[in-house]
Amino acid sequence: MPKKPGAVSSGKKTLTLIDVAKVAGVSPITVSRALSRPEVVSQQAREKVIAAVRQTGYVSNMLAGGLAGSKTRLVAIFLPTIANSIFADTVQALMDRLAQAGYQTLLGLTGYCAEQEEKLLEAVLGRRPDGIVLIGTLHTAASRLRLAQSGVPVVEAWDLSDDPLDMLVGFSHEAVGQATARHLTAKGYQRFAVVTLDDPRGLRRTDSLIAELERQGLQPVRVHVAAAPATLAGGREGLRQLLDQAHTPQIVVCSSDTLAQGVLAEAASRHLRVPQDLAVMGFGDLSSAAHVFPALSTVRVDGQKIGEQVALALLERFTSGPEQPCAVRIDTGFTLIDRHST
Amino acid sequence: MPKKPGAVSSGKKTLTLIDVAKVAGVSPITVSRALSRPEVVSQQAREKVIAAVRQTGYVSNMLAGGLAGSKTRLVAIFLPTIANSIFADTVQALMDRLAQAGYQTLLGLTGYCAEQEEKLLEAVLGRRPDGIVLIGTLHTAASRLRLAQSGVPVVEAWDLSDDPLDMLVGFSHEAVGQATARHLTAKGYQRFAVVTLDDPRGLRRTDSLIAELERQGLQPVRVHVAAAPATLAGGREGLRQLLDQAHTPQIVVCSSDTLAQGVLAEAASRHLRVPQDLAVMGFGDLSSAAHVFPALSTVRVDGQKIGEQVALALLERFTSGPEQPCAVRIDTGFTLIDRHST
DNA sequence: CTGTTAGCGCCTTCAC
DNA sequence: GTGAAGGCGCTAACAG
Repeated sequence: MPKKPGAVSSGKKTLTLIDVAKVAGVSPITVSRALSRPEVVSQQAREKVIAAVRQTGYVSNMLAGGLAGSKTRLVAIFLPTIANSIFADTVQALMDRLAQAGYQTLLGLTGYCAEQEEKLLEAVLGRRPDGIVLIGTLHTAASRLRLAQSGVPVVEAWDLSDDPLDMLVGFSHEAVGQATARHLTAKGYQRFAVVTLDDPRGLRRTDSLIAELERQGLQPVRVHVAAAPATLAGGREGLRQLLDQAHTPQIVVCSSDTLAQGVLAEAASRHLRVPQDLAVMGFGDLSSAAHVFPALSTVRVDGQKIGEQVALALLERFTSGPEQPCAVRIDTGFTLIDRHST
Repeated sequence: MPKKPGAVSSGKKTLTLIDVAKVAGVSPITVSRALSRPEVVSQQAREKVIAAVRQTGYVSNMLAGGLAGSKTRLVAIFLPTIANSIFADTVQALMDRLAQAGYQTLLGLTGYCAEQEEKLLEAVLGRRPDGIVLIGTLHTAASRLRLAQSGVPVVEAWDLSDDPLDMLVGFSHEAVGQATARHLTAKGYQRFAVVTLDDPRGLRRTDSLIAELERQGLQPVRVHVAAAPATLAGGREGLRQLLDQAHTPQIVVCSSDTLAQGVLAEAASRHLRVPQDLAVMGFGDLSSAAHVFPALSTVRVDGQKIGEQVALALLERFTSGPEQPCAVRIDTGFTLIDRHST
């Protein structure tokens, strides 16, 4: 049975532009134009085409379109994982904005096997996406190189690398540290301690916090550096060590909500009231944290805003052409959430 | 500057099969075969091709491949929303399995605007996906019709429609109701009450629960039906109403964890101990529920397993061709999670 | 096992 | 504003 390769299903030949053109009584190219740039064809032609499309149930083949026009209206998003993810807001906002502008999104999950990540990237590149968004980190250097060579517009979000590939949307960790310090000193806290992960971004926030405190003439800060990954146990151990020392802190600033929860757990087991006896500040504002520990203050990063900014950056690049400056850096800011009763 | 349309970046002409073929000293079709079905070319040719690919950094253009071969290796997934989603496990497992088999996934978010859902579907269909997965519900009837006409293999998951479009992976709500009843009566509960949403699936579970209780000769069950959507307030109101009546229940079975949390809240405000004074059973096992209310029993649906089954069903269909029976129904089952201390 | 031929369905460029 | 030719990069079908 000599069925055409592209045939959709039993017997019915695939509907093409040409079929629609015949029905509408115009040439194929007019159909194409009426669909992609309605403003360049006459009102009359447009209406005939639209009627014919509806009548036939035609659906444009974007593979052919992409092949011929080198515009796929496809954006690939790489993220570590979709489950319980702090990135969900970002992805949601990004996808909404892109869909609104007529772009579809291909999702790539990088969280597991680092060697398979390269295969994933290659497969995705094979679809010739108009843009790629990296949320979190792309693990292998080879992947980053391949991406750079491909010439596809790239936006990195959330995880601020120091040498962005192309565009970048995030926030300043230094600004977070400084703002945290100012906020807390303004509330009257004087004796600070820090529990941070041994992680570049967390350490940058810590350094900045300490610098600001020193600028204000406050006494040295005790810092406990926990080994990655962040765990409750790490937080508990951190507070334990800090309290062993003579000089008891009024507030402990943590580099993540997970560590902060560990600190809270240790505080509870010592019958310290939060925030009266010991205030605790986290980072990230995982939704669960708010439920479980209403007394935990934290820094919220607005994931939704990040997603929107990423979409904006991409769409602008799409319309303005490739001769724009690269390495654009957009700062989305962050929000201090103060849940201390004080 | 007459740059080729498909050009990747400055000056460099896009790399094609032909370029690789020249380097390898074979014909283009041999390159194609070596890449897509390595087993049909000679060892020798394969090695030459692989070397040439590595040397040139060639990335196959799947648009062209899809157009010519009518296999896109693309699967579209529709789901209501990515944020805080109970479906995350399913999507993750599904994507993993598909990626493993060389398929990429296009994500479509249907959760918001029902009219825009149709545009989304059309756009997705334009990419000629090899399969479509519906997680949750596709809202408009028109969309379902279009999908059916398109002839693309479809798997519906989680939300068991009574007339599946094609394949279906889920679990029996009747079985859940019956199993819940049996489990609880076996533990000695006798006076049941139900708080359910006015939702077809929730009501089916409720009916089945009641039928089983009657079969065991237990007295009539009081049912409170709350208007959608599920809220904490709805659960509180439900328990309030149930307790106003003379016959106090020992256990309240809820159609969702959200309602169950409302019931728990109301119970707490009345100083009822859970589960001693009043046991509560939810449905869904949202992860937050477990954290916040360790005493809440619930029914967990194994989202991961569903994702795996969906992938299996699709991949099998892909390999076995379209002349297979449709409307396959796979039951993934569910798990009762008993967190009651009793 | 390998190569040739002929499109896949659309969009570009250029003419009218 | 509209149309005609040509090609995007790949693979199915057949021939060798």
